[in-house]
Amino acid sequence: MSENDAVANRLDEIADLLEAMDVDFKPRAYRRAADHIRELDRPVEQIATEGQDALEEIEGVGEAIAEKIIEYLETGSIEELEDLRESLPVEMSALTRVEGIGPKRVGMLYEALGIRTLDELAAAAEAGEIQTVPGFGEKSEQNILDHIPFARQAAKRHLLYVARSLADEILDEFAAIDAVDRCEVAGSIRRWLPTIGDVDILIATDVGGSLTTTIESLAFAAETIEAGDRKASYRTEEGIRVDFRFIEPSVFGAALQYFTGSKHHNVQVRQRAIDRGLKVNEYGVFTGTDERIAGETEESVYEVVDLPWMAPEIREGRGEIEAADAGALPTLLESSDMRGDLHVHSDWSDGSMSIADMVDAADTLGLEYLAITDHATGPGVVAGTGVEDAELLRQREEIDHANQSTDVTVLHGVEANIDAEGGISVSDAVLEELDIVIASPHAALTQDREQATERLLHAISHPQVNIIGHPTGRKLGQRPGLPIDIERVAKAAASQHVALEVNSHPVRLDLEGEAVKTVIEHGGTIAISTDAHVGHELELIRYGVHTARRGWAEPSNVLTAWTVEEVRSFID
DNA sequence: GCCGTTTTCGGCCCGACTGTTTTCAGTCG
Repeated sequence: MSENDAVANRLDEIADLLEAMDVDFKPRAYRRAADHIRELDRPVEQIATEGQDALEEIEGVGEAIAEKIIEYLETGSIEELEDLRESLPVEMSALTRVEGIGPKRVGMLYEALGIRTLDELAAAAEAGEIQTVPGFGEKSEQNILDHIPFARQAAKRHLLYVARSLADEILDEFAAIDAVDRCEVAGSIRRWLPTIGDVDILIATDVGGSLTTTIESLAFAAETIEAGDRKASYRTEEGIRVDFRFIEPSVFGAALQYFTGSKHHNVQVRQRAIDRGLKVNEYGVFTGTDERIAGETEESVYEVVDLPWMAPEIREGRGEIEAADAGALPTLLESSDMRGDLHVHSDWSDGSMSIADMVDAADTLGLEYLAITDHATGPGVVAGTGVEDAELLRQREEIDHANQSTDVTVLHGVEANIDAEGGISVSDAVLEELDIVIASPHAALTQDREQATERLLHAISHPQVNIIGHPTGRKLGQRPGLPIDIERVAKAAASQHVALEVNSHPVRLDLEGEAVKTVIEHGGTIAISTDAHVGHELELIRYGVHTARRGWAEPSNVLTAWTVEEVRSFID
């Protein structure tokens, strides 16, 4: 967890505790500050070194909160938070993770029954004590019993891949229902975030909540959380929450725009509407006299605030509105622009298919070129799976053979390892013989920012290296990866004609979108590849494409969208 | 506690759903 998250979590806890004590408005201020700190693009401790004034420049942070941030950074705790914890000694974040329990009810349960932990909450519910507390009843008690198991398995985010697959299945089911006009996924899935909290589905229909009986009969809806006329929520067997909105077809665009987000983007769009005397909500765009002037399509919503429609991937409040005003929105990369894959494994290392079968799979997908880049031996590569230097030279024959029987241009490469100091695990003499060289970090992934950055800079400076593979080595939900200074890495890579990879594997998505944007701003080149270990994984490229789109990538920024001749001239 | 081209004081997003309320509070997104 970054220091920003640590600070934000403490401010959120102050907010929750104050809210439990019935304090008005302050909680909102602390939450707002926490949100903005969580989304800062640099470490809050770095800002703090510039003084308290610099902290107060952060949106939502004033004198009092700035002082608390400094107190936390200097002493590791905040006195006011400690005092609040003393007067309400509850495990706030654990308890509020229970669906239907918020800070106020935590306060009520502590006052009435002295409940401090999930275990005590469970015990009280089992003993039938909850329903004796004013404001609670039998149903609240049963609800608590039902939801404690989910609260115990920490607030878990799901991989985009898992969520999108589920969403696609649900969309298929709804496409077959007569009363459904249109059905779209919204929220963070539509923006292609690497991980998502829940699945948001919008349904255009005139029959509203009567669809809930149909939904309840579908296999994914293991549990009904709520079911109303305008919205309904369910949980799958795997614990993924799926939220539905039932929308009148005539305002579907407004709802789609509203529920796609992000929050920051929508705040900016709403502000533009206010500046023009208009109001935007999920039901449309309205004039001062409440006349609806837009909403059937997303385009119509943007049009009345003088903006072009923009792709969901860039709706993050990272300058897209300003770019639109300046006429400088990117012409984003499309999946159909992709021509090749430059990071693929075979059974020479830890892949499960022969080179010929991987080439066949690439041919079927219409790829123009494919680089076979098996693992070299080295730190972080499972013993016995990496290819030794001599073996690598022998692999050439099989590559040449594959090239004779296909339209796909097969390049001979390697995925070498970057050791902790930035050295490359394959000898220069062997690298010379290859068409293309990827160098990736596989071990020593807990270095600090300086070490990690120097390490990559050293690897980039190696004359034979063409691509840095999964530059941070992160694995979603498993490890955060190297905390590199992406600006320095991007500058060095751009000046030395080394591409930085967007690894499309759903567990990696590395580099991620924001980093891609930095690379492109510094004139760098991105290589979107799959890291496929079996033929069907070549189809995962779309996750890399959409991740790159989150970084405003155009075809000209993406090595694997170029022709093979252009690629050869880049790597020469 | 924060913030300001309506304001340095007086506001703070809001709509939907559920449950326990007999008119609304708490939670959620």
